Amino acid sequence: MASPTTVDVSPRDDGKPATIYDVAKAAGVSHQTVARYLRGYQGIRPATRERVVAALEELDYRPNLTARSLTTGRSHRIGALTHEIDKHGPSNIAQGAAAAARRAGYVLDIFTLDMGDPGSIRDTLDLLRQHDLAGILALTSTDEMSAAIEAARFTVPVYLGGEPDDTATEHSELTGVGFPALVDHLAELGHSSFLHVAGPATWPAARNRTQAYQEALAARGLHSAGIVAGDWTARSGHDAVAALGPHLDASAIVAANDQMALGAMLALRRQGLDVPRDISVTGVDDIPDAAYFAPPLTTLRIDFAAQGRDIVGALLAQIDGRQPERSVTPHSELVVRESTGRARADTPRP
Amino acid sequence: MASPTTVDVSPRDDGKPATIYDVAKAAGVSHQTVARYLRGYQGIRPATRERVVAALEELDYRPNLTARSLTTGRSHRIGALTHEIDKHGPSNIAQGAAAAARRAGYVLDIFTLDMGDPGSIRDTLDLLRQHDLAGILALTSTDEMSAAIEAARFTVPVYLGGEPDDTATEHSELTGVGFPALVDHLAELGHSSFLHVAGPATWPAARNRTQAYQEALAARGLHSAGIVAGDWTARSGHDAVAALGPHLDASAIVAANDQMALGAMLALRRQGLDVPRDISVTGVDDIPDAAYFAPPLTTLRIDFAAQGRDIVGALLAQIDGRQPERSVTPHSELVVRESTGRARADTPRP
DNA sequence: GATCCGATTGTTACCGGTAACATGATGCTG
DNA sequence: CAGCATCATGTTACCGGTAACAATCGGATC
Repeated sequence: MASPTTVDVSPRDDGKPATIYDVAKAAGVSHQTVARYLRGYQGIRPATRERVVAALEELDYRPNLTARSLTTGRSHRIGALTHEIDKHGPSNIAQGAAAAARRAGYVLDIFTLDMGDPGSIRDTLDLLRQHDLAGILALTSTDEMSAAIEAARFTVPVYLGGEPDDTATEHSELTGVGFPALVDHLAELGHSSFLHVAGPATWPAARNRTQAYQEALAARGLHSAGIVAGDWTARSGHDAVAALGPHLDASAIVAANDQMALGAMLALRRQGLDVPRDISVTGVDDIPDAAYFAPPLTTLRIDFAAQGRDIVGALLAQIDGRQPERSVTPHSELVVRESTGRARADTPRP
Repeated sequence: MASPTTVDVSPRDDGKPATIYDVAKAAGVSHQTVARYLRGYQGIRPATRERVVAALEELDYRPNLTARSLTTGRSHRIGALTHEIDKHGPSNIAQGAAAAARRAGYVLDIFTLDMGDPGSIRDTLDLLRQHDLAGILALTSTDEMSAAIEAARFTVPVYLGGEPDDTATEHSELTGVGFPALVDHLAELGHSSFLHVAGPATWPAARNRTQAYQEALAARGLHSAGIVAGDWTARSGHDAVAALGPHLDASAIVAANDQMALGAMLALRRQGLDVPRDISVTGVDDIPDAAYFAPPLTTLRIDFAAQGRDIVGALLAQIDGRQPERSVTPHSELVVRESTGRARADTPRP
């Protein structure tokens, strides 16, 4: 008879991975004993335990998560609903969320949503329901997405991510810290007339930023020369500013993200204006490239990865029925670079 | 008795979704009849079929994919292994892959890999094995990742994505079309001495690009003034060029991606050099922002989303045991903008 | 050494599908 | 209208875990 710690059974006749039954047979115990060991149950006799451990080792046992979720009724997968995961914000939130989920033993399932095609949206939400997920996460929320999710009436917890919408919550950190600092910075440089290049109005994050901009100005008695809308892309920032042309009547442009700021700067340059000598430009996000724009961009850094973490944390709390920890929405931090400078005494255009 | 097409049963006493058994009971048939209907089996008597359809509708039945995978042994989920999904290439590949997977009825599970921490890698690969996946996809392959996957010996198909490694395959389209076109473009502008800012050598994609650069030059009898390595970031491009300082002896810089080109341009600018008057700069990728850099960047456009699609297509073919369709690796396309110009007759530095 | 009790271990049922086989119903033939 | 092939539907087992309950085992007690 083999020594108790040696269990000589090949991985399995067919190539399939070993189950607890295989392990049980190899160890000469019942499958429940194996299950108990795996569950960390203490009352197993040392000799028995030893055999189980040896069998587990020998067969290279890995639990079958599918079978587990079938019985327990709870999976360890979180559905991440997103579109445009190629964008900086979304992809970084995804990165943070995926990492946080992993730490908690969860996996992120990516469901890309093709906004604009209602049929596709329905299909995707249907798909979400079939994959039994522990929870659902909207990495980036637009109004369409919120509405679609609302309509789907999921039975599992759903968490809409992205920057909090000020209309729904108290002022976010972004509002409370970021824009005021940004506006203060510009005001100190002598600027008093601003143009805001906003994000698409269907994004709560965009509305949030625009509102924060307005409030920060209002609180200081400053003047907004206008708000033009973009769609987050550099192209839209460029075109918005180019369209204004000579009617641009501001000494500083406050874009709602770095890409639009980049586009705006190019448009200004093409109009013969120098940044920051003739006009200052700021962004939001602090994408890695922003520090290397020409000129390097003054911007509000947003910690998207932290946002992703927080969202997952909140969702997991909801899943476990815990009280979600006070969400520590990441502070936004002003990063001053070379795209902002002292306002010109004279107006740039005669 | 209710009309045959009306089945009056509330969704289920508890809040849980209906199963085929619930549907069967409601329709007054066996669960197999329901299963047969769902499978598209034709030999069901119209009257019976009608009752089943009504019950399905009434109970809002959705198949439980978990249960299905447990019995069939095959899931409809693809594990996407990645790190740095926040980067342009990876995130766009992910986007394309997710879309393609969705179309085929699959979902992408994101597993972020924390390279550098061997323990974490092992954990992640373990996790991959537990989630029974139809296949595994490496969205971005570095040598470490390839090695780790190799060592894990998965029982499901694994597909290493990213640009094909020239050492393993015949010359990719990238080699065949992209760099030659780029070099031709520069040569036509009178450039004859080049500096290459390479990506990290542990990435096959980086090696691939560097090799393509070298081959394109060699084929034209042109001179490479040197190769410096970066890590894909703008910072690394900047620092590499800044470190060279006055020793920079090239009339054109060929960076392995747009970010590094951006950084290089800033470094040049800080040395008082004008792009493209004094020196030309090119990138690879054509990230959306590249068209709005100052100056807009001449670059090789890579269709990452298509790469993602192709990778998923190849993986699915492998899963289904089909012969993978001839992978139509996306062509790279030269996009000429303002960062390249005629080489100066005199050397930029006296 | 019989009795009893808790510590260990084993048995059975179930999660929601799929697969294989069994049975009842129908229809055609002679 | 019996006899049998065929169609339609039902039964049972199984996937790999978990949960609840049952049954041993061992040692202490008397």
